[in-house]
Amino acid sequence: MGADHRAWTERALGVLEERGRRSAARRAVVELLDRQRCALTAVELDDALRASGRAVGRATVYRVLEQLREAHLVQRVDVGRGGARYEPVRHGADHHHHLICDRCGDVVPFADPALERAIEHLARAVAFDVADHEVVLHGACGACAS
Amino acid sequence: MGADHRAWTERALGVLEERGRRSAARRAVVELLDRQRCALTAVELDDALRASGRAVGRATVYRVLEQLREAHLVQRVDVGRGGARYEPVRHGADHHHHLICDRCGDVVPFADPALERAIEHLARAVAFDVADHEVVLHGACGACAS
DNA sequence: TTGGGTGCAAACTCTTTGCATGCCC
DNA sequence: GGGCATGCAAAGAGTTTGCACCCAA
Repeated sequence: MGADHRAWTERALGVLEERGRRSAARRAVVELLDRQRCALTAVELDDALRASGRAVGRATVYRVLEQLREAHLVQRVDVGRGGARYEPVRHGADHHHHLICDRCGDVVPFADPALERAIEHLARAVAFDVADHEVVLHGACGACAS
Repeated sequence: MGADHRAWTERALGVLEERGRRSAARRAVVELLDRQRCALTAVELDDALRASGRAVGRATVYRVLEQLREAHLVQRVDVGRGGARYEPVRHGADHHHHLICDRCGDVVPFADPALERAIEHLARAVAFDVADHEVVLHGACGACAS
């Protein structure tokens, strides 16, 4: 786990602390989020916490996600089935977007510097204070297309 | 209403016909969709149809949307509140993406050729058969940011 | 001790499905 | 007459909220 991760966990805990106190439940959600490579649903988060013996209420999962989302430390990704997915927003090497297979539901992360440059340029040009962005490509994955 | 619109309506009705018959209800949903500038929720579609005296069941609205989505003629846009939004997918002058204000929920369409080029380039490079794409910028609109 | 967080359960919203009816072919 | 779309109503899934209890400061 690299510096990006430790930094994200600390920022996330900091945001939560600003609005209240640290707690074991919040820390568990934040640390689990940070351990993920790609987007998870709220239910998957809850199940994973339960499976690892650090169960928290589902409401707490949603409450933490909502607060981190407001702070732009977590992003919702809509994959069109099975509920919204959530993932940490990092502005480093981990920044990526998603390819979604509309047949099998598979979600594959990708990164593309040219795309990022186009978005950064665009973000400066619009009459919006852009905080983050999301790109989703839909189609058929290699296995489903053949 | 330009050629893009008539063409879209015809393609949409064609897709529905392939899987069944034309019907007044389906035609009403397709024509209403085609008249919109930007993404609507299923409930808004249903309400608009009811208000214009061409009421159809909400289930029918969802069924039409689902079939058009499978055919990539309609796209879901997740704005993070009040349910998913749907809009026609056209590959012409109307192609656009969305800026979403996370404070007031406002949805503003935008188009950017450089962004489209980056995405087209990317779509050819990945091991996916990419059918369409979606870009969402989140942030604060001019009014909310000030 | 006090305020806030927690977690259960109930409520809510959006979406999908089952089924009787009716229209189109 | 037969098959499919329709639309109502009920079910289902995901998410949010109310509230009593508990923990940390």
